[in-house]
Amino acid sequence: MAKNLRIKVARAAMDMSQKDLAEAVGVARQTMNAIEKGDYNPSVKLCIAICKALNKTLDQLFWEENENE
Amino acid sequence: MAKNLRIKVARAAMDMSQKDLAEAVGVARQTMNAIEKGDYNPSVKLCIAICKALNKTLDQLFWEENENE
DNA sequence: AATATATGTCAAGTATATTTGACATATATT
DNA sequence: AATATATGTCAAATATACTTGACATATATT
Repeated sequence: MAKNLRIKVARAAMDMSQKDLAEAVGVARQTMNAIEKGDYNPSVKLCIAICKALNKTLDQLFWEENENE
Repeated sequence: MAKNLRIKVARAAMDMSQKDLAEAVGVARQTMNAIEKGDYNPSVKLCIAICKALNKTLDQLFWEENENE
């Protein structure tokens, strides 16, 4: 899994820390950290919660248009 | 989790059985069955694989616009 | 110097997604 | 009647998402 910079950016736009976002979506702070870092694969349910907290959609935060690497 | 009828429809449009789709995305047939049935929560990675196999995006297959229930 | 916030990371435990194998039903085909 | 495909479901095992607690660093504040 690749690093998810889009979450970090969207979070910055909402002025939320990883801890803030984690609490908003109901997971541990380490879980948000690992997701942004790309350590593992969140469930769709969690992705949807993150999207709603950040006012984005799944495609905007989690769709991969470029895996040309 | 609610029943995901959109996957079933998209699958029908591609003329694929649950088994066909499961093989295309690399999971067991029971896993696809459970996802369509809404029994549990797939990982984003799996969702993305399903989307690509069905020529759809995450928003089209997994975004929930209506949870007014 | 001390305190607080934000982030990164590790290790051990728990919850749950996913697998495998099996059995069941319905429909279509031979 | 027999065979094949598509789907639904169950139970036990395995992989991994996620939690909890802890420690570390960097930056800003008092």
